[in-house]
Amino acid sequence: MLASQLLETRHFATPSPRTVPPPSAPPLGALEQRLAFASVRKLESKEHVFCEGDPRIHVFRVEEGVIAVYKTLCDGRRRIIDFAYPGDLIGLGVREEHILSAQATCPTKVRCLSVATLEALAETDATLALKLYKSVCQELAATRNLLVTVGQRSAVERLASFLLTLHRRTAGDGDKVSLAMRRSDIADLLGLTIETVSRTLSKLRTTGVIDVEQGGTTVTIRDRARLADLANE
Amino acid sequence: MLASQLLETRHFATPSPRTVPPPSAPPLGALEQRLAFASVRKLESKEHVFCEGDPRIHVFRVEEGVIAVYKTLCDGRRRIIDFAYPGDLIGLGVREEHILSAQATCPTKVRCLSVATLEALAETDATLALKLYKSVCQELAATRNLLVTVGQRSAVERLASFLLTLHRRTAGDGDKVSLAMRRSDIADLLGLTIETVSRTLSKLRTTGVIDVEQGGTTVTIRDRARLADLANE
DNA sequence: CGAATGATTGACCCCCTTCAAAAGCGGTGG
DNA sequence: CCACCGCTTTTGAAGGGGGTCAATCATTCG
Repeated sequence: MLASQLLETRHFATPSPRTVPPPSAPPLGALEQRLAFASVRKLESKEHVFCEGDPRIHVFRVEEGVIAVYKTLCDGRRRIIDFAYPGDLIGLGVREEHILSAQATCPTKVRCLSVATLEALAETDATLALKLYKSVCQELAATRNLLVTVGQRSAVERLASFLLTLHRRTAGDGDKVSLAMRRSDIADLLGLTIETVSRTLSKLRTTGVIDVEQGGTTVTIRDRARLADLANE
Repeated sequence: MLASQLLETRHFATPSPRTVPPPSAPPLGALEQRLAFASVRKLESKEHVFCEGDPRIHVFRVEEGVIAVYKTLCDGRRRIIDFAYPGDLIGLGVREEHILSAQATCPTKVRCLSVATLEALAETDATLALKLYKSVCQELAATRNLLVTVGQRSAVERLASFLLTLHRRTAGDGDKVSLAMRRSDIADLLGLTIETVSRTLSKLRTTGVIDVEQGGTTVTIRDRARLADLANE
C-alpha cells in the first residue's frame, strides 16, 4: 500500500471538479484543497512519472490507472517495489532526488503536488507530519509483506497472494480483478519470469481456481477459499 | 537501516551515564534526555524483545548486540526483515500491537522508551514528528533494498551484498566483520537455507574473497573489489 | 567425557529459468 | 476485408541452482 490513508479517501469514482473544493476539515483540509486544485497529468501506458535520480519536485497522487514503482538493477533487470492504485501517493521520501522510478502500466492520471509546499506545511503542522509518518509506516508494512512473499514462497503462493492483494486493493466488482498490467510487470514484482507467471496462471485456470479472460487482462476468482489456501496466509 | 538518524548519534561507544544527561538541544533534546534516563534491558541470545501481537507499549533502541526483526509465516517458517544494530530503533509503527517479532541473535542490551510518551511528544512537536517520518522513510528505503536483493539475486550475490551491508553498518575494525548471529539467521534474512549459506561462504573462502575464522563467527574481507563485483551493485 | 547445538559437506531431485517456437491480439494500410 | 507487422502471451523442452535429506565435524557446556 503506497501511502494511502494520508488522505482518508482512497478511491475517487468522480474526482471533485476544480471549481468545487471539498469542504475544509482542518488541519488536513489545507492539503486536500491543494490537491483538489493541483494539476492533473495524463500518462500513456509505459510513460514515466519520474525516474531514479530526477530532482524530487513533486509528489503525486494516482487518480486513475496503475503506476509501477520500481528500481533498475545495474544489469538492467527491473524490480517493481509496488503498484500504486487510485488514492495512493508516490514520490514521498527524504532525499533531494527520487531513488525509484515510476511508470504507468496502463493509461493513467496523476495529480501533482509540490514537495516544497508539502514539507513547508508539515514543518509547522505536527498533525500533518504525524500523518506522513503513519502513512509511510503503512507503506513499510506493505513492503515487508511483499518481502515475505517474494523471499520464501513458491510461484503458486506468490501468484495467489498477488491476486488476493490486488483484489483487496482495487476492490474489483464481485470476483473480477482487472490486471491492467503486463505479465512482465507481475513477474518483476514477484521476482519470477513472464513464462512462470503465465504457466502458473494457466495452472490456476485449469484447476478451476480462477478464470482468465479478455486477452489475459481480466481474472475472475472462481474459488476464493482455495486461492487463499494456496496463498498460504 | 532501522530508524537510525532519529537520534543523530548512531554508535554509542560509551553510553552517557544516567547521572549526566546530554546537553539539551531543543526540541529533540527532550527525547534524547528521556532515552538517556530510560531503563536498559539485557537480553540473552535468542531472547525476545517483543512478539507479534504483543501490545506496543515500548519502543526500543539497541545499545549493544544485534536484534533480528522478523515475521513468522503460518507454516512456521521465519522471515527476518532486518537486523537492528546499536543506535537503531525498533518497534515503531501505527498499530496498537506489534506486527513483527524481535529477538536477540547474541547477548544484547536495549533501552526502552514508552510509546505513549513518544507519541505525546510528537503530537505537539512537528519537528519530532517529521523526524519520525524521515527515519521511517530511511527504513523503508532499506527494506526496499533488501527486497531487491532477495527478489532477483543468486545466492552468491545475496551473501556478498549482505557482507558488504553488514560491514558498512557495523563499522567493523578494518576488514573484519563480526557476524554475531547464526547461519540460520542469515538464511532467514536472505531467503536461503543454512546449507546454501554455508556452501556459499565456503565458496567465497576457497576463491580467496573472504576468510572465515573463529567457528565461523568472524569474516575477514580479503578482496573488497571482487566482493563488490559479486554483489553486483 | 558425553550431550547438545551449530556448521560443513555430499548426493539427489525438483522447481523455476532459459531458450525456442507458436499463437493471440490490435493496428495500419493496401 | 484481409494481409502484414509488432507486441504480448502461451506452451514446450532442456538445464541448472538451490532445496531437501543425511552424515560428519566442530564447539560449547554441564
